[in-house]
Amino acid sequence: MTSDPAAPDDRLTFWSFVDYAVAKAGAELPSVDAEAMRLVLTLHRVTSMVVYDLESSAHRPNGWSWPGFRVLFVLWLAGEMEAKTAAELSGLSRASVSALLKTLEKDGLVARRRGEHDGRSVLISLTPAGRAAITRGFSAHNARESAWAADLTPDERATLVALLRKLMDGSASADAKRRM
Amino acid sequence: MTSDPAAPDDRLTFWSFVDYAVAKAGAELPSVDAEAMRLVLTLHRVTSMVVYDLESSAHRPNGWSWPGFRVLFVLWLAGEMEAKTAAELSGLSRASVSALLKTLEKDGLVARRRGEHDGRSVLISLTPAGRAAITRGFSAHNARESAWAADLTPDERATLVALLRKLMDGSASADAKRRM
DNA sequence: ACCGAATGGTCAAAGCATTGATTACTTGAG
DNA sequence: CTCAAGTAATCAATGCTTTGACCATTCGGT
Repeated sequence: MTSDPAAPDDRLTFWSFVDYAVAKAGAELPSVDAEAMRLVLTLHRVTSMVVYDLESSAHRPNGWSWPGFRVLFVLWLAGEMEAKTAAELSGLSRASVSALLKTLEKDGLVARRRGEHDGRSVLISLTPAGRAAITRGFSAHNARESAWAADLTPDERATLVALLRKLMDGSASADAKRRM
Repeated sequence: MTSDPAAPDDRLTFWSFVDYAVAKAGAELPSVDAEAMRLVLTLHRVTSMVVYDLESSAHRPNGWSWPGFRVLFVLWLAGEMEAKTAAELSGLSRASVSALLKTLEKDGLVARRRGEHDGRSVLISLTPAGRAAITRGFSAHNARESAWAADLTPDERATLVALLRKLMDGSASADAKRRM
């Protein structure tokens, strides 16, 4: 009506909303860091699209969740480890891993055993069935990853990865709240 | 044991695992698209760190969830809309929005009313309390966003956003499974 | 050697995600 | 006009995530 940066129009979509929001928020609150907002909004939207696609095209059809896949994935690549380590590597909380292991163990994909050196710890590892499952599952997963990555040139992929790493190596990352 | 690209070493962390995983998966399965794997792994890890930080430093202390914030956010910027539109703009499923609205309405932040033109639809909008809440909450949110973005130069930020947009405009995105 | 502090894992409560079914209401073809 | 098909919202069931509490075990300073 008065001074909308752009009328809502009914034309807004998941993506065009980013531009609209950056302009409108700047108009509502002059102190907004608009470019930071655009960056985080875009980052989050792209990632949730990729994750949703991978989860629904590669994981759910096989009866797994993305977090379950992550646990199997780290066990597949790094071998037997403490539950604590699996949580750290997969980016989940210890409680989530503990809950997840109940399902994975019930399905016969993962084996738990008591740690020998440290009586508190639980060592987890893939069963043969788990190894077969992750091998098949990862192929489907990687095929979709490949399709996403193919839309960028090799240089662009390298640049994107470098910028993302810079983001996580920065000071904000150092101050950030982390799991645990 | 035999030909590990790098021994697990106990030195693996959330981040160093990316390099390790790319090398190891390539050794296990020759057909792997390693660069695609690195891209998706990095993208997901950065995003989950940012989201976790924003959620735990800006939202949870105020008693909200990140998804609740997203709904208030789109209502704040685009005004009253159908629940269906709020789902589309916030990137949630209609069922999730419906569930979320129960909480937001109970807390007096959002008002529901029946659509006039379409008797099936529900129109949702911010209450004055909701407007006050999102204004305060967004400031805290944007302050953290700003801290993250400050680790990149303006050029780097522009490049990063451009590459992310290219990713979502690509053909993989077009083929991707989407919500609804 | 001991006892307090720290650590690893699990559980409980609460919240949000998903898919699939159900209930309204609207639309459009015949 | 009518009835089938489509659409909006909600509900139900299930699963994952979070925090915070708790237990068992280990570590470390005195």
